[in-house]
Amino acid sequence: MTTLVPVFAALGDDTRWSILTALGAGDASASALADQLPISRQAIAKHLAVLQEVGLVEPVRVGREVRFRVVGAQLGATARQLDEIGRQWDRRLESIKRIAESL
Amino acid sequence: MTTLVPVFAALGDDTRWSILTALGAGDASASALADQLPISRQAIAKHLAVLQEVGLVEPVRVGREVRFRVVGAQLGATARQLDEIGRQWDRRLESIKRIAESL
DNA sequence: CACATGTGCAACGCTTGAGTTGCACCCCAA
DNA sequence: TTGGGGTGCAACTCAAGCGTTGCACATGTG
Repeated sequence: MTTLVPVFAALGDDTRWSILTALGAGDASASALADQLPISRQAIAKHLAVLQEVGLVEPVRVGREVRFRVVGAQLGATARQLDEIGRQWDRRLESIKRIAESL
Repeated sequence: MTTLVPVFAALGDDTRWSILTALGAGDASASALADQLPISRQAIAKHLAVLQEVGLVEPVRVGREVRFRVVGAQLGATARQLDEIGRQWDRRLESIKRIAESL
């Protein structure tokens, strides 16, 4: 498993979400994304590197360009881990409640 | 619903996770947390403000101190939203597959 | 009341990250 | 083979975030 915190850090940026949603319309290269977004190609390339680092995005070579696709499974996996953590906290609250009720 | 991105930004920091896990042992004030963690009380107070801002933590006045408790439900809600987004991407891939197969 | 503990506010230094520009390289297509 | 679009690397600016220190204020407790 990829460590969780860097994934959240990657998801905690509006520009990266705009990149992810743009990629939702289909795989695209950094240059293609630069045409749709109001920032430079290099800025996008850096964001793609961050997203790739945490497994949210995957490079696909097509001819001389590098297109990127969203890895939906990684989103799901992260969601499950986060949900599990939430459940642990709920269980902890349950324990506290049981203790309180037994007084 | 609180907007999603700031929640991820809040969760994308190791120090804040150490605060959250410390709070897992029970509600605590910024001063109490400062005894367990290697950073100053004010730094912790800022982190708690960030966490409270996105609803991950809740203040509880106890006498003259302000203790904080983790809102597990917010973690669960965020997880569900993230999972839903992941499913949308999967569905999109499904659509692409169906198109490809119909050629 | 007086003291001490907990909190809040403000200013500062430092690091990190986002975004930019410029340039070099690679590789497909005409 | 040559030109142009795509990519990668490097250096720079600028803003934001983390953490610190110092001080003022409040509020229980002795």
